[in-house]
Amino acid sequence: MEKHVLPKPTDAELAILRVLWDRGPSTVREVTEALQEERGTGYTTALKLLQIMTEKGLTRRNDTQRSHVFEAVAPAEETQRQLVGDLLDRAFRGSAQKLVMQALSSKKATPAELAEIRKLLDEMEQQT
Amino acid sequence: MEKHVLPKPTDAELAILRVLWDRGPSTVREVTEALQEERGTGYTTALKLLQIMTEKGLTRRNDTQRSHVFEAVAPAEETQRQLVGDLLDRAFRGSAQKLVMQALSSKKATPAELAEIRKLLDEMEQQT
DNA sequence: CCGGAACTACGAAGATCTTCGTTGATTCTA
DNA sequence: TAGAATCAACGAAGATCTTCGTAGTTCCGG
Repeated sequence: MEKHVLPKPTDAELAILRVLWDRGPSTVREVTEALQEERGTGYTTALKLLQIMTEKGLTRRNDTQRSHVFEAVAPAEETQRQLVGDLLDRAFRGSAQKLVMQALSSKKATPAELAEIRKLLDEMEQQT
Repeated sequence: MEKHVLPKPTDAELAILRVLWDRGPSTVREVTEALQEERGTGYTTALKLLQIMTEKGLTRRNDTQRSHVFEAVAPAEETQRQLVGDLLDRAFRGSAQKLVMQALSSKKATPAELAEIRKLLDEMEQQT
């Protein structure tokens, strides 16, 4: 019952994961259509990527149907945490504060979102 | 007097930028030594990367000395903002809130840092 | 002045990433 | 049932990234 560390998804792989996170288990055709406008991804490209991702353990395949159905192995939150942690190390020397600062200044959050963040801060400060 | 958009630095390039941000303008040898332990980077590798980065506009070269001196063109904050914004789009569908959440849960910040973030939140909420 | 040390420039190898064409099999349809 | 549509598999091309070996230049010590 091991939990392997999944490799960091590449750009194109992440685009596919976004679709799978949004749509849930999907066929190659469904993924292709979702990425059609956003990236102009062709069918065989999506298929190849999904095959590679399944080899890497990023996705899982159900081939009981003629059109195989793929799904993301890790939930969005887990991969997101991995990617943020990676960026934290590579660009911020581990300072979560600086990263949060740049994130908030890079894109304005709504007042409701700011309130959410504030709530999280409260919780974290209480857990001393 | 144009301000070009700089390309997103690759992994190895970002490692070099970290050194330049920390040390300020540095020679190839200095960069190599700084990256020696962290990545085992060899001299010609660092040189080649700095040459490429200068072509791309990521770094600037002063060759008045025999040992050329390189420096980062963009300050750390600017590149950091670019990278965070990029990750925001690619992994979080633009939700700064979710990114901040994962960042804070991925690495615990100190109480002082949390206070800093809180202060930033105050400022942002006032700017309505 | 000579030989070695330190430096830049260059090219190319090897790895990874992304895309797409082709092939062959299965399913649908007229 | 024959032909068309749909699908998975595979290989390979082209791009980018990272590394390093080699060559040529400049500088310095003896």
